[in-house]
Amino acid sequence: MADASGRPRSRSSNHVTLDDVARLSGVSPITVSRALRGARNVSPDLQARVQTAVDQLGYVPNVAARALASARSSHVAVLIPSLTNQLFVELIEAVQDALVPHGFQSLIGVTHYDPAQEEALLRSHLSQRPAGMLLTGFDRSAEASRMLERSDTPCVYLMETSDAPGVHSVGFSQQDAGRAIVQHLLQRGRRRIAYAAGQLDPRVMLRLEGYREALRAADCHDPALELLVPGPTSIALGGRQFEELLARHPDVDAIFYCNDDLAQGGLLAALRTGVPVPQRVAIAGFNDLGGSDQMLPPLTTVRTPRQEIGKRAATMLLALMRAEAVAERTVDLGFELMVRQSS
Amino acid sequence: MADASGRPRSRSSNHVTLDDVARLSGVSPITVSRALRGARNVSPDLQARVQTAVDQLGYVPNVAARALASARSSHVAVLIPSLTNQLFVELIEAVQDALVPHGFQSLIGVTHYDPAQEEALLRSHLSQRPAGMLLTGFDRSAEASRMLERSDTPCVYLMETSDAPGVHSVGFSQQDAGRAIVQHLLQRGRRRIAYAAGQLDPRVMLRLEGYREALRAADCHDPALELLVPGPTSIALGGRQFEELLARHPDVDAIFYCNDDLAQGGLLAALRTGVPVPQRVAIAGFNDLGGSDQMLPPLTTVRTPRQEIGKRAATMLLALMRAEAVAERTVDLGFELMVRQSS
DNA sequence: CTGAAAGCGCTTACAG
DNA sequence: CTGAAAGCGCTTACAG
Repeated sequence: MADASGRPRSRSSNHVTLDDVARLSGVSPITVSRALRGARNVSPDLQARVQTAVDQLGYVPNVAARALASARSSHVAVLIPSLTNQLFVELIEAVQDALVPHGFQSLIGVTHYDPAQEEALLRSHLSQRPAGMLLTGFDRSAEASRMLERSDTPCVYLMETSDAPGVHSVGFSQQDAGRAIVQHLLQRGRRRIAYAAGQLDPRVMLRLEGYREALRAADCHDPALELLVPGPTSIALGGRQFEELLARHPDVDAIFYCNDDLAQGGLLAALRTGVPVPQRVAIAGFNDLGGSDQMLPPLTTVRTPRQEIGKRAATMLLALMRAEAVAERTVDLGFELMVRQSS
Repeated sequence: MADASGRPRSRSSNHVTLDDVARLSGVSPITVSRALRGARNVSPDLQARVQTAVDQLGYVPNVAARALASARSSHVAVLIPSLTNQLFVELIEAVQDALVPHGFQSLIGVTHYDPAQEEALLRSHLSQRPAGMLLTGFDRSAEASRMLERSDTPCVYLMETSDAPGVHSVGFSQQDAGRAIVQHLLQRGRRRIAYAAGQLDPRVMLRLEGYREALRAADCHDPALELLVPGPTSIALGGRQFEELLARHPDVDAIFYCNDDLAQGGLLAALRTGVPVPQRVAIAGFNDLGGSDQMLPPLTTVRTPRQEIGKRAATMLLALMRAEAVAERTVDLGFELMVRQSS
């Protein structure tokens, strides 16, 4: 059972293990484990000896062994609807930047706005016992919610906020933001304001609610001016919506698009068809994505704090994963009206 | 050492394990393990009994235990330069779509075009013993290459191609693509063709080589018309480059931008300053990103096969991870000239 | 503050 | 085609 080297024959790779570090530093493996994890109950002397041995051997912990023994992985599952919307790309980058320095890796799952796909992703990720989860919004299947609850995985919700007990969320009020931009258009004297939307996810519908509230308060609401198109948003769709609205309702004097890509398409369509913006019709978007400030004319929109949301949510999740108390369970980061020349 | 239930006291969670499946189906754990992994040396009868027990118990394998015992994780590390360029987002989505059905998860690392960051990411990912790696391009630090080689991790390179022995790559010739678009501009009668670039990664420089070759062959090369700006590309930068080129070189009759975001900015700047495109100056881009076909005028560009690259590279990596023979080590997927009205 | 023992849930290598 | 034994490299829980 032992080869020429005198060691038992085994499947052992040549990787340096925690035992090697323990042997070199002259302490027990448990102490090395504790020192490595930054436990406070290790004397500075031993801590230093362990660190020296680690550096000398180039020891790197085996994450699989750690995960198996502790029943906790170092992965955070991040479920977002889409990577096509630049919004979520920026959100994810901020999450990664906050998580990686603390030794966590993020696993990104794209749901394509489909509850069934989200449920499947949730099932698959949960089976890997992630250390935590970051989910977009609150709208999911009952089965998905049940799995989440049973799994007891620390979880923070992104983009929207909720006061429900036990729920941790970082976002802003989509409805308030929708109301704010429409109020701005009203203040500019617009009365026939259309809402042009695609994708129709829960947040787009909340913005619609804000739109309706503002218009009803001004006695200007006309359901005929709501143009809701299922399916993905795009620059091309925004252009088609622009032409359709102006053809059907020649008196339209403003269009609020639910996302900047649509609004950019609207602006280009106006240019193409010779409709002066904002003289004849004002155009407003949502999110303040790349290029909106470069359009002709520059686009009035709502700047949404996605980087901040990603960062704060990751920080909150870090605390939950360490089982620390979280003072603020609900963080509303607000939004900013970016008034440019298109309105 | 045993509690009231008669079972030994332990850290055991209530998760269903492989042993539970073995007990219920009346076979040994090893057979269950084999059946689960789809080994061919399990009789159909036992295979069926195991599957029944799995379904009945709702058994889900513990990936950490599997990774520890087999010394192989189910993670593929994907290192890309940026998520800001839509190109890489589409690449990643295609990779995920190909990998996930085979039980692999991808870990995305963003290098920000920085060799030092890539080296750090490589170190961190390699320490987790990924089942495979997907890397962008061939330009990296010597230390990074050494780590890769030592790790013996299956690896496929994206975007460019190489004939080097033992190297697996899927991409297209950046240089040929650069040459092709410039030849198109020459055919349209343009002679004072500028190259406007940002980011200056190795692929941007290869396109520059193609640009030079085409212009030298036509005896039209003028180094003064190469505008190379370090740092990220953007719509705004493309606009500034447009104005700078026309101010310094009033005789410029075409601009080839190294990426579509720059070219879109050039088109918008032309509109803003009243320079007719393509009459006074033709504009061409690279990649055919979202919105380029919607610009005014629609942008002439090169369509690059990023989805296909992601898919083929993932498929190739899957084969390598299964230690299967790979017939084609180098896959060149070409590119397509998209001639629209801006040229 | 430190450690000896046991175990996490799989798979490898060997045998039949 | 099937299985008993050992081990992967950590951490938990208990003890001192």
